[in-house]
Amino acid sequence: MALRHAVLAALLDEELSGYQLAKAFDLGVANFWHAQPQQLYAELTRLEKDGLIAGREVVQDTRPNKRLFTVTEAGLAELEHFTTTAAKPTFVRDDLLVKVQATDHIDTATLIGQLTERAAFAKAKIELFTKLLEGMRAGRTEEDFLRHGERIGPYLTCLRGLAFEQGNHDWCQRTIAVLRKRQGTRPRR
Amino acid sequence: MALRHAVLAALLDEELSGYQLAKAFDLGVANFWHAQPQQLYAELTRLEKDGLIAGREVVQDTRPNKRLFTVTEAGLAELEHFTTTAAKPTFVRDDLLVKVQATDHIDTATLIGQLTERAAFAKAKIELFTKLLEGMRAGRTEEDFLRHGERIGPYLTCLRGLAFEQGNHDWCQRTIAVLRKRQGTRPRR
DNA sequence: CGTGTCATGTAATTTGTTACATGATTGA
DNA sequence: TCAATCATGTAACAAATTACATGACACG
Repeated sequence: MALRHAVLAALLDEELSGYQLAKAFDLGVANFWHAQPQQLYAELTRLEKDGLIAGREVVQDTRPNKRLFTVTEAGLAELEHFTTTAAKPTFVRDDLLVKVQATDHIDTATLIGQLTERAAFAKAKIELFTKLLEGMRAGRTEEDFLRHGERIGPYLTCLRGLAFEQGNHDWCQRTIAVLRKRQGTRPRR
Repeated sequence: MALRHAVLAALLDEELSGYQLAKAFDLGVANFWHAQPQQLYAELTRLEKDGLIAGREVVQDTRPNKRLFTVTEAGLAELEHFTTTAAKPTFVRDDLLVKVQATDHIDTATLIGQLTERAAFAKAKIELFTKLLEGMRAGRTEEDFLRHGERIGPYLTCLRGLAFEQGNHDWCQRTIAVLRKRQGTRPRR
């Protein structure tokens, strides 16, 4: 039941609709958690039923109506309680890594293609995160912002996201280079 | 159905028992995938039924008997096919990041405690991976090993694991420092 | 004499993914 | 006019976690 807490944490900053939350959790702008829209709509229903968030209907004439959610007192208490429980380590589950593990036994060209794709994906994220961080700093230096800023949670998690994608990018590039060099010297299979 | 391929990739190097696989996948020595023992035993049964791996019984007198598994021709073909399908991007799901996202609203001391724990965990993994890499290189330089080594898949995925844990460690330390500095200047809540 | 390792599972439950469904509006 | 965006769901299925179960040997 960690999705609940991720949703609560996301709603701390602003009132959001299921749709807005879904975008953030799906495209990975929410660096702390990933989830599909369907999961979020379901979780929002449960959270509201349990009184941890409160929704209010916003009637729109040009767009379909939507419901904006806010964390309640009980929701905040729940989050606080969650924080006191031990955090379990994160574990990797990555298709691409499985494929790289299997290199020497599989086609190198295909692998290089996928590594290139992943590197491009990482680069796009790096640029996005860099801009997001810049926006949050709003002119201040990082040092200043982190010391005196009102709300630094999202900034800190975004920093982790940035470093993660930089790690991805670097590793992909390095791996591509290694595989290319071998292609010449050692014929595969 | 990606666990299948992770298991196949792990069995490429050596014949392993369910128990040995479980240890690798559970404690995260298998940097490409994580899974619990129960999942692995179930998957091994399915893989054998589908003819992608072959098991052989090893009778032991001092220890319970065990089954060692090898990848079959069909298994290798399956892996090869898997490699040609597009790899989906990995997504983060991390309790600790959820908690950091919620900082400014929750108790800082507890958070610092958990970040410290995570940093120590990361450091232990860094040391483990560093040694594993050293072992695989077996005296050669990294450049030399990666160019001429027989089997570099596990080395490459281990490199990613190492970088990941270094990222974790650095970020935890930085976050701890930031939170500590604020504790003095801005009283919480 | 208790704790940890070796060794393998079954069953119940919780999460997460994929497929399907609807319908208006905005921009290319 | 075609695709994308806004907006919310339901239902079926696959994957992962948690709990439960067994039993011998090794180490301190």
